Amino acid sequence: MASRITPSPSAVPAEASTDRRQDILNAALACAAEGGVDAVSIDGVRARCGASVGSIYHHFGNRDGIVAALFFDIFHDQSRSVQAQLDAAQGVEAGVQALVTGYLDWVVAQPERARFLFQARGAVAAGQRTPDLAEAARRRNQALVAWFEPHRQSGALRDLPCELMPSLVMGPVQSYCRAWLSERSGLGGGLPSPTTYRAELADAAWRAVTA
Amino acid sequence: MASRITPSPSAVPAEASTDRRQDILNAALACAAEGGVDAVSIDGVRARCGASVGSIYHHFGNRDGIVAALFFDIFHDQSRSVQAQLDAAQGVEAGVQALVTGYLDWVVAQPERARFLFQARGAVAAGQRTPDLAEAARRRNQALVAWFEPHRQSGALRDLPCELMPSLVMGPVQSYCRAWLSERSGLGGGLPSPTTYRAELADAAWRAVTA
Amino acid sequence: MASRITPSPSAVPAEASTDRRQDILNAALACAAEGGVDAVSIDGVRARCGASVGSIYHHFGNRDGIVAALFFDIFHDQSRSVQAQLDAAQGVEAGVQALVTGYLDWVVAQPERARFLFQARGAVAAGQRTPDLAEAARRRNQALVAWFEPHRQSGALRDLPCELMPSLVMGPVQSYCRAWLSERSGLGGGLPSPTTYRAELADAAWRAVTA
Amino acid sequence: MASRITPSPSAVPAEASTDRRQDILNAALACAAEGGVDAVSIDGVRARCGASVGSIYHHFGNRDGIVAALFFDIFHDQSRSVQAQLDAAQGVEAGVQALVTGYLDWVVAQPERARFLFQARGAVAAGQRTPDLAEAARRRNQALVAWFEPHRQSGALRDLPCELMPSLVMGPVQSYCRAWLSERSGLGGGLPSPTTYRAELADAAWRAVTA
DNA sequence: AATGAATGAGCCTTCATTCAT
DNA sequence: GATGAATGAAGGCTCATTCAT
Repeated sequence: MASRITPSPSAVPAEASTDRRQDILNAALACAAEGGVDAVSIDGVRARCGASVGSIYHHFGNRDGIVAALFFDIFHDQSRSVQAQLDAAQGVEAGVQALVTGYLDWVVAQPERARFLFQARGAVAAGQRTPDLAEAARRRNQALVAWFEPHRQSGALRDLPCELMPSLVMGPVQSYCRAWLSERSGLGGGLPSPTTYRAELADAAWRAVTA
Repeated sequence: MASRITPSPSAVPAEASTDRRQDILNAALACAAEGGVDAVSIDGVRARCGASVGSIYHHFGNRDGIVAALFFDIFHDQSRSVQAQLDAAQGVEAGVQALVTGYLDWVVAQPERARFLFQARGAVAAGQRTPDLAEAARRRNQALVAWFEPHRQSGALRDLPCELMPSLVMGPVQSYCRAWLSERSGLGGGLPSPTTYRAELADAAWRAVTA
Repeated sequence: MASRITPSPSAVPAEASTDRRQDILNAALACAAEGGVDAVSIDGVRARCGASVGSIYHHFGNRDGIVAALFFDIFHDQSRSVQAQLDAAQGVEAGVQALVTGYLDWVVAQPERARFLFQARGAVAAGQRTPDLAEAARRRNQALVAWFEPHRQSGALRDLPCELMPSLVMGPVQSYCRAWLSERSGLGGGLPSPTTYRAELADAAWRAVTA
Repeated sequence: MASRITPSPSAVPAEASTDRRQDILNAALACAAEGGVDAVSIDGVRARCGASVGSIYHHFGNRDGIVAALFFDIFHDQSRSVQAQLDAAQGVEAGVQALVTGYLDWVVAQPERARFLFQARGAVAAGQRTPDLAEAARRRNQALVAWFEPHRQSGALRDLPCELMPSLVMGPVQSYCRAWLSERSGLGGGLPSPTTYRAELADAAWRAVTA
């Protein structure tokens, strides 16, 4: 991709393979971006990052191990990002909207990672790390519910079952982002960027839960 | 695909052929239910329904042909089912809610087919029948928009961009159903049936679009 | 090995690949003769007999399937051969000696197959066809015991437990043949052919069981 | 293999090193007991005994080095054990029988090691230490022949070729022990312990060689 | 319409071995 | 003496697909 003409050994000293593990994950993401999760093959990864087959197995155990590791990395990055937005928000309405816009902004900023999250979830859920995924999802959900709880008790929010919360608040924005990401890969045309409807989607979340 | 020299279409009883075709599709669905869309292999299907490799190719041309045929069968069945609910609804609010409950009831009635729809969409979109899928999605969407249009002009609905409509109306229910279907396969516990929140989800759709 | 200069299509018309299954087994035996059972690899077999990977799997399911099939083929061939000698023998002493010489002659006549039988037994016993092996061994053993029984009751043979019979009668000849086959592969020198001690080994069997 | 610059052999406590080496051999035996000699892999051993890959190579040079070292350890242990029984025996008949019972008792006392000896012989014979094995086998054999010689000359034993001796004397007991060890791994049922037929097997050896 | 043998690319994985620290 | 990351050859297996019958 970036063909370096002047090696200049002092300029890029250890950047290339400081972290083999990270190199491999980056290569895996590149594979997935090009051909979907199924396109993450040992040989494809190897060809992209220069690691040997054995090295990949040394770090990740097997093919699914790569996909799962990448999935959790991205999943946690996303959670952190949204949580940061939520923490910065003032008031109930701003908080609910921050959940939506924080998510939306993250997706728009790194569409490839977002697409991977959608695509790989099924594979990870079906694999050996099912419990890890369940735990991660539970934690994220609980953080959300914990944030909602006081506002519900204060009467600012409707009295809705907590299992429903994620779908009501995040359903529309996820639905739109998913559709946008799907079209983006195939062709250039289609749906406008989620940013276009940033306000509308945030508003929809608020309408769904406001008392 | 196979050029027949003696067509004589009237001589052949259509029944037998139809059964074989349906057997194959049923077997494909069973494979997918057990191991995801990727688990739909020629040999897996063959083992389940007793058809020969050649027979499968005769009917569907290639592997993706099976997945696509099954996908469109289910897709249309779902569309028909939701449309019937919508047609039966009286008034704007009932109509919006019928979209949600029609979808929800269909999912609950045939969870395996619903799960297949979620799983296979990506594969079909990436395959040779991309245009067919685009056309089918366009038609379904247009029917929905056409239904909304008069009510929007009458002021009963908010003036929202039509690209946003599907996500606002169907986003929450799809989100919840998807989560429910995911958990159903792995474990016994987890999310309550969508039926439990039928009213809430229908209500959420109405809140999202009411003026 | 044998380079044919004149193809002469009429001379060897269908010999080459009339029976793919047999071709594959022959190739497998050749692999084993060269490098032991472990040297029976899909690719090695493929290279020797010209069959495709898929074809091999079509016939034998997996690598162990080839080894097992070859093992049972040879095992039964050996049993048949020894049994024929036994049937032809007149009297008790001649019968006991026929068991030994029948075995010995078979080994000397086809040392590669005999060596394969020794080498592969462990793998077959450890594999999926354990029950088949147990059954085959049981049958062979029972045939032997059934032959001995009347002579034991007539007092011509010692009253020995039937589990011991195979080891007492066949132990020495098997031990010698095994040692001979082991040396044969590595070097040229070493043990004389079992034929050299044909009489002595037959006599040893008779001494072990005679009253 | 590893050139040491500062040997100082007196400074290093030999105990630690010995333990490590023994740990590795024990782990190798455990691997073999579970899945045959082929299952003795560097990584398998490492996982069982906690030694690092490098440490294993330091002690044994390469994979075959482990198998060979273990083989010779066991081989010599067995030889020593049988020899001790032979030395303790009084007279010709007792001596011949001691060879059989010494062997039999050793096998029954350590079946896993005995099984390893059967399984690994081929691999060791085919490896780099072929001459060591040949030498060890020659020595053992010669000791046996040397013991027999005077008794043969005194007319107590038959005048048999010395290549035949091992098979005549040890064939039956080895045959039975081998069969017993094979069954032991797979199932619980099957052949009675060799101890059951201790007397019969010893007697068979005597019958085979007595004048 | 149906059958099933044959094909070969492509994938995952294991394994012995090396080497810098 | 010990450690563990890295290497790459080699092997097993799956799978979509073709084709003669």
